[in-house]
Amino acid sequence: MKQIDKHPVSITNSLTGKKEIFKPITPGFVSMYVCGPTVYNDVHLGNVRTFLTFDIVSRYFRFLGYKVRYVRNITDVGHLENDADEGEDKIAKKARLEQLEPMEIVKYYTEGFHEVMRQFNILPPSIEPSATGHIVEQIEITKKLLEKGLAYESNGSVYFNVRKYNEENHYGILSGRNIEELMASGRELDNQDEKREKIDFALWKKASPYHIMRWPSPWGDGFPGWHIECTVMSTKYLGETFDIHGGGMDLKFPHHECEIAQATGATGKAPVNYWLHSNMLTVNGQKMSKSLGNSFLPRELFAGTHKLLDKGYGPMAVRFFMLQSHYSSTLDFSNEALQAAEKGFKKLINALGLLKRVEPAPGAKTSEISSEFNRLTEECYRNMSDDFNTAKTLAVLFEMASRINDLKSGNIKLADLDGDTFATFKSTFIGFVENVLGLQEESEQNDETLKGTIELLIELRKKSRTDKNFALSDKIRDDLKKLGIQVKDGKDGEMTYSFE
RNA sequence: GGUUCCGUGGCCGAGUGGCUAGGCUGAGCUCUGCAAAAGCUCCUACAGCGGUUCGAAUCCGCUCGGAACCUCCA
Repeated sequence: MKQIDKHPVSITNSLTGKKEIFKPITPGFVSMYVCGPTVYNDVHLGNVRTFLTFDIVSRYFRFLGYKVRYVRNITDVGHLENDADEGEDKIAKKARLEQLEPMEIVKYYTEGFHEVMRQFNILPPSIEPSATGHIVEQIEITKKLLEKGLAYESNGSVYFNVRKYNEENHYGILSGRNIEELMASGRELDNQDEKREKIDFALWKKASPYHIMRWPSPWGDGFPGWHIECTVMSTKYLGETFDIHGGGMDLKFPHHECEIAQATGATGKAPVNYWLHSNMLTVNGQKMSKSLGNSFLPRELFAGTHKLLDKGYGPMAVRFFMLQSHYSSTLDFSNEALQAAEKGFKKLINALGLLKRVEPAPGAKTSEISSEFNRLTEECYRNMSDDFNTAKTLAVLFEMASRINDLKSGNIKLADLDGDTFATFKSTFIGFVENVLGLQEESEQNDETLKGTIELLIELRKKSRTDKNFALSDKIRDDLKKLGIQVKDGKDGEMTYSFE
């Protein structure tokens, strides 16, 4: 039986609030859309957590054997300073402040974003469309919504008519709101005379004469609203209804609510079967966000230059840290927690290195120890299939790491293990650590000259130890340690080393 | 004010009715020339109060505390 059938994935669907068994629209295929960054600024660690969450989702589906089409957009126009549909476009504002072309801003921060993704070993999506590349489609869907009477033009801008939509549908289905409440509780904002109601949102905005990001449209020069880009890009590449839509919890309302309304209004179909929302990264219990000024930039973290940090942490240790909690819980970011994660990560990676050097061999057919190994293998799948529970999966991987260390120290004999059991155990452990969780050794040193030099020093150290010249052997070990190379003595006189 | 969520051992963090996750830290021991790594042992928790139940961290109610969304934010 294939893993894909053996381990049905359950997902907590934000739309229903329940854990549901995932049933793809097309068997064996997963279509997934995730809201990407607005590229007007550096991505911070909170952003990274969200993209990591969906990296895990796509990796696990692929690992199970699904073919995944993963679309994650780049927002390079239309994201306004506030949702009153007033204020400036974020990209345009940054361009004005830095006296650059908007596309220069977009390119700079898009590349920065990609670099951060690469550092954290977050795989690129299958398609990464940009909002400015889909202006035509955004105009088309706006026209369609106007034709259906679900939108209205006002002074060169077009707004979605939420009240009209709500007559046949439920605006608020995702976030658990109703429009009366929203009308009663929302804040009063100035200059909203273009909109009929304050809950209406822009599909198209008229560009003022000095606005630099502008495209011609049936309603005059302007630019698209923020929500419409995601509707256009998701449905264009994944179909009118697709499997999974993901994003940060803070996008649930209004962004995702508006997406549902636009798409449903335009096609008459619900666009998404499963909504997934990843929770926030917090600092001292408060959401990490640009506007609160408590965000950490990846480079501050790596270099340890942030004032809340004692030292720098590698991207893999941080990745491990984030995977220790479930994506649906908030995760608090602190120096102590990172330190603990770094140590745990090293322990896991150490076991990975040991396991890679153990070759499967035919052993006892059945044994108690074999069934334990089989159980651990199964648990990996069971926990990941349970709503991508990376925290539980890591717990199992640590149990497996203990067994690997037992093999190394001889507490467990390979001969007592069924050969197939061990082979499966080995490929599962490696697969889950490297492919599913995307964890790898922090710094891969590929410099052959360096490696050769270390080997030579280790040879000399072996010699000095057999000569009982411990002063010299200790010097070699201590000085290498200072350079970030740790030498470990094995029982049989064999020495191993690792980069810290 | 409205909607939703959370409160777990020294710290982080899983866990939705019985089977006392895991990581880090601390103490002791084993191994080691000394280390490191690893192994073993110890510290056993569910904010408070009440209820349902044979049985609750887990369900229900109340109280206290915290957070997110309702403005841009992943």
